[in-house]
Amino acid sequence: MSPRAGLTTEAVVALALEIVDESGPEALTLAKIAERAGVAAPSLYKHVKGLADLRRLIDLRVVREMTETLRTAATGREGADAVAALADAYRAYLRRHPRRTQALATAPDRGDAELSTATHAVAEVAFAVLRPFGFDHAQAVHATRCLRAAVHGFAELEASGGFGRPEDVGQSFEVLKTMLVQGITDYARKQKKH
Amino acid sequence: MSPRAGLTTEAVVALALEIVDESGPEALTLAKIAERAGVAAPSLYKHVKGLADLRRLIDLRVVREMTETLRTAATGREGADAVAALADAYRAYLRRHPRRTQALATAPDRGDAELSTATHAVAEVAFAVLRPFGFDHAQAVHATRCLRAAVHGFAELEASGGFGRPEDVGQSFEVLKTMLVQGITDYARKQKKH
DNA sequence: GCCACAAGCTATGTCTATTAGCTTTCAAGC
DNA sequence: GCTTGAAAGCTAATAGACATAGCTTGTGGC
Repeated sequence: MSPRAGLTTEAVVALALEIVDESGPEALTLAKIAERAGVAAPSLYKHVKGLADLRRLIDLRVVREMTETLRTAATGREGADAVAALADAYRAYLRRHPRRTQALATAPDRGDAELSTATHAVAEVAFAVLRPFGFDHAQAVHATRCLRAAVHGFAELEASGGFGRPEDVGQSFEVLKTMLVQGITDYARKQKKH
Repeated sequence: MSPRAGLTTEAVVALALEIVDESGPEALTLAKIAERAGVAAPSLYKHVKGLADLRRLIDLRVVREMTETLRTAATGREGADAVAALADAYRAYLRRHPRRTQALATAPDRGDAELSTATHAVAEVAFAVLRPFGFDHAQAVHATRCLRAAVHGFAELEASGGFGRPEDVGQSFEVLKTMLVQGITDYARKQKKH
């Protein structure tokens, strides 16, 4: 299939992600990847356009993994149950991979259709989960944003060690979930009155 | 006072912050700062230990500015009103300086007492604002975390352009604030029953 | 068995941070 | 007013990063 060492774009991304998981995105360097791959640094350019391109591929992969995770968590559940499951899955993913937070917070460049579609997809899962609440379109957008913002913010602060105090973080997250479910329910109820 | 060009640590940080605001934290380089300061790159080491130290000083300054902003917003208000004002101020700061998000999400190194104190201070403002709700200590911690997570998450996603859809972001934030105020109120009420 | 191309390589250029050591300027003390 | 000392600048040099150019080699298809 390919001459010499069987390196592929996928393999390069996988190695890069290893480094990110171990030491954070700022520690990612082509030299380190090359070393792990057992290859000279310029050889990587056969599989990846450059460091910027590689970072983009990492983001793409993380976003898609997150979408898949959320989709899995949401299937077979509905309403408040589904919202809670979504929140738990999002947090769990970022607890498992604390250094991937940035990949989920950086917006795609305009013109990057592939990454745009991927990020859209994660919002789409939340959107679908909120459908049974009976929002109209604009309200569903607002509610999705709130849900995503709160859960992402929590997971990010937790992942970056931002919660210094000794109080149980899991309990804090339970409170957040309750607030969200209640808030979304109330928002839906308020809507139906008019 | 000082020989030659009046450069100080403060001035270096200010120039660095300019670059961060214009082009983002990843674009920050000592070479660029030196150019703007009209100085050779190694001269910066007379005012700053190195790039890592400079980044830390930037974080410190941003965190302190945010604390001050929040404190100002909260003074003279109470309860739900104060919570909303805090949220608005947080979001407004990050709208004004969208590329400073990272400075507010990175946890200080253990052993960095100065930065730890500073980050603690921003949580402290939220903590104070929640006092009138009558939480016990642990609950106040949970509520503070929720408030901070939701508002920070929203502001970050907005700042990084994560809200792709055309629906009004301000309106989404109003929904979030309502959810938070209501959620915090409910959480306080539930507590008092026992 | 040959050939084309993909996937490696080495060499090189440019940019970065950082250290070492020199020079200059200001200002304080006599 | 001169000296002197330290702070703040400089140049030179090292090491490591990304990136490009062009060469070499192995492998799969015919």
